[in-house]
Amino acid sequence: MTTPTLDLPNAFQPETVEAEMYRFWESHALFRPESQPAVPAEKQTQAGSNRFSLVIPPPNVTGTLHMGHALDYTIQDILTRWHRMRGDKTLWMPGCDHAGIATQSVVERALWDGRLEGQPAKTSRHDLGKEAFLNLVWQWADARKVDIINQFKRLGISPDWDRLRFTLDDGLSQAVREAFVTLYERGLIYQGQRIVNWCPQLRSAISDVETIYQEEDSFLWHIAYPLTEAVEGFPSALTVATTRPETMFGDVAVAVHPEDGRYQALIGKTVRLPLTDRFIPIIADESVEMDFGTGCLKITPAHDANDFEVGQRHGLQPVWCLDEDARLVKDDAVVPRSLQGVNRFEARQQVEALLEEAGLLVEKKPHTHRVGHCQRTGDVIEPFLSTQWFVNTQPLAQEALAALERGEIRFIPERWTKEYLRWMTHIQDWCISRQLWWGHAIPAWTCADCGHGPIVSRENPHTCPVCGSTHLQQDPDVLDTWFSSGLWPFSTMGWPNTQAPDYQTFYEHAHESADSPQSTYGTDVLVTGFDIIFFWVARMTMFGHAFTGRSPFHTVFIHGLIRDEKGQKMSKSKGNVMDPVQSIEKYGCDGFRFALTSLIAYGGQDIKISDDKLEQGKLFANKLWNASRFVLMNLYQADPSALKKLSPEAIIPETLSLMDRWILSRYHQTVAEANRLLEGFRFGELAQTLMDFTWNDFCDWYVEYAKKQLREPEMAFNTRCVLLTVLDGLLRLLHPIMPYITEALWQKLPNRSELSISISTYPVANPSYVQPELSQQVEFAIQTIRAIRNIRQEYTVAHATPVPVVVECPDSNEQAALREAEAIIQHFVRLSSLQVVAHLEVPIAQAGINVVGQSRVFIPLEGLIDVTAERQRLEKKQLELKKEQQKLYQMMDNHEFLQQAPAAIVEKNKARLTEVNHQLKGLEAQLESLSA
RNA sequence: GGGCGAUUGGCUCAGUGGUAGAGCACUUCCUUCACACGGAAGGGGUCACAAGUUCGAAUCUUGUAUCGCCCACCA
Repeated sequence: MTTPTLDLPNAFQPETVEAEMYRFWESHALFRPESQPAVPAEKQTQAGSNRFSLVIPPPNVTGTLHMGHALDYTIQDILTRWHRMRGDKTLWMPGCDHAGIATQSVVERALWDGRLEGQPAKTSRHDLGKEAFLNLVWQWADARKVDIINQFKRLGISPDWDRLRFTLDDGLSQAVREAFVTLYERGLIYQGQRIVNWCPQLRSAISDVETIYQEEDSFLWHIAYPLTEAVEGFPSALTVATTRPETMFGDVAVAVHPEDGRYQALIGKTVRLPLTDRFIPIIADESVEMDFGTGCLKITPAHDANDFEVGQRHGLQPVWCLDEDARLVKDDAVVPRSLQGVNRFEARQQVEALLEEAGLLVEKKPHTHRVGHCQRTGDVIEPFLSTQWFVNTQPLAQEALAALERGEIRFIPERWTKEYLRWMTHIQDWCISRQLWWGHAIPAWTCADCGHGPIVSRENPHTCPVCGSTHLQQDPDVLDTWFSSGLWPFSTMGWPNTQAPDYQTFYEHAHESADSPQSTYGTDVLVTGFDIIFFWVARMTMFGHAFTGRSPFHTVFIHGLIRDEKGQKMSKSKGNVMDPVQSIEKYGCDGFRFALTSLIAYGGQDIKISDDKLEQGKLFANKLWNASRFVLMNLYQADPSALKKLSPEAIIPETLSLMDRWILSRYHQTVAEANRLLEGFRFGELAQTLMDFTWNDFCDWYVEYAKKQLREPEMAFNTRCVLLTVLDGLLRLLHPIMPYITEALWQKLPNRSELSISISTYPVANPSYVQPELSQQVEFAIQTIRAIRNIRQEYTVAHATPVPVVVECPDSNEQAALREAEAIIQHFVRLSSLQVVAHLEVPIAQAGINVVGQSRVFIPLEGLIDVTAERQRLEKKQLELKKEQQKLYQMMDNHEFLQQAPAAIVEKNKARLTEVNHQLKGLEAQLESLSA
């Protein structure tokens, strides 16, 4: 540590500290759990467990940083930094998602528009071929990943970047394969012909949750299907009502309700399909609503989910009249020649015209109904009969639901539990195959010679087990991108290798609290928006139980969506998108983060963000800066020898003024309050509480009063100590929300009694391990130094560089400490033959956050309380309790109640009575002490 | 058709049984040595409506109204 200097400008300039502090943290490898020093027992919190882990919701590689990310990651960073400061071994796992559909379409478009280097415009992926195209996508994705991470770093967040994962990494791909094969072996993955949501633009199936339904105005066409024989008492044609006349060529029957009196005599007869010379039967099926339309339903099994089921019940072969591009098929047996190849929207008009011409269009009525759209492309979804891979989700959902019932997972706010429960209870099978190129290949093969298949295997098969042929063809499809996301909490930790260090340390034993020695969950918290509960959270819980036998996290914190100041969703088309990077540049990262945090309401309401709010965050950062500047300036006015003596422990309790006692008392209250709010995920209130204390109590009252006290020679010392104490704690309290400014200011505080040296060895060994030789060298060096120098504190070398070492610093003498540090570094260099970069500052994060009870000063409250008001308050409380006491006594005397009420209720009342009596005694004592 | 959420000062919103809160805006005053990106003082709300529970309700219960969101195979 160098002597702090006070070149503080009179307004906070975020840009001067942000980049520097981020480098400082990274050079200390502060985000790596391995470099975290063990926190001394007396600094550990009672509530704190010794592990904390969470995984980042991986952003799409296609994405750019938006406000939603900023909010989501700020919350996670607050939690991460808070736990780290409490001494928990903390891992925040970062990563990116390959985002199958999104990425492929973006690159495809860029390729077509000629925006990819070395590629001419108007090139399609088919022109390039699969391999060349995928190479392009990889190049593009790798470049994007770097961009995204650099953007995220602007948020000041602290995940362990060395562990960065990608859903298409080898390890994660292996996890995907293991998961797929395991589910297949358990009979929970199957291939089948089903109606899927088909996006013609993508030429791929998508899942139910990727289909967005919107109400649209359309028509109900009433079409006459002529009967092939005259039936007495009936007109010569049956009128069906449909919203999709263009699919009529796929009709295989007309259905009526079996109990519909109007059509009884017609069941089993035949009608001619208009515009064709095909004949289809009239069948009876209970799924037909008699009241809707004409009560006659055309059955199109290949293009409607309900019709498909009807067709199955009646053994009807489906007829496809639309192809993969949603154009009428070129098949004379199905579609009249003039309509072949016409797309579905034009076909609708042409069919209508033809029907009208033929006199078969009975009526065209306006009608609103829900139309599915592709979440990604916006194209109208075509229900389409096709062979795809599915996950049988019900058994998986049941396990997850059982865990929910056992209380192994909770949602905050709680109301989302119901949403999750409802969805999981009515869950449909999940279509996981996509007709794309970019993604995880499906590990299923078919024999090209004998047609045997599918062969599903962990290892690539070479011969057909039936005919011995070596001509095996892998399924051309890839998996839904959410399949790999669903494994994220444990695939990132090394699963399926359950012996992987991260899996052991941060997944399987994530929470070793006293009350749950047998942990039943993996990581601790998941933070996300409600919009992906079904896409992601539900899949993670199902997969978590299926593969690891535990909930992937015990708490799901759901936050609201970010909206603009008018409450509208931010979207490019509306032009109301706010760029977080721009906001950070304008208001400073700390101000920005503080503003965001202060807007998070506990109920998970949507968040309306505006420049006005961000401006407030900036003002607060500036206020904090200036308050600190005042304190520091006054501390450094003390002569150098006195400066060294300033510390919380040096406070002389006997001579504290009332104002000193008051601010210390308020400070301790605030610390307790802040920890309580953090435990309860009450971020908005946390920000409010801290701002209130900083601004109203500390700045407006104490600092103003301190000016006077500093002029009194006998009060100056205590005042300086109190200023230092409160500022020190305040900075630590605010650090999780405002990391940069607090770190920068904290570094300027005088008199850190111990000095931490973080020794980074370069080149840093890649990701999560150290080369054995390197590790041995470090170990050797440390051991040796340890033998001759006074090094305190645990250090870890097994899994990481750098190595944190703490040096005892005699007499708080900085110069001595500095010399000691230099000596150690020199030893280290000599002994390990490694290049060493040493940093001599201690990061605020390692200072701990729980400062309650640290002060030796007892802060009595007398003299500051308005005695009369307090007495009134206590008396009121006493009255209330006495009333309750009376009620309870009456209950206890009531024989009917005692006999008839459930035992639990009686017990509860008894317990309450004991507590009330206890409280009353306490109140009496308080009242007495007030009188005295 | 079901379910969920919201309704608090001019604006944006906190607050879940104990005397209505914050920021912005507004009024008046103050450039005094941390900060004018500041300070001091002040005005402004029968907490959507109705009924109920309670000694006491913004807060709990029921109903109503308005707005928003989610889910559902009436073609």
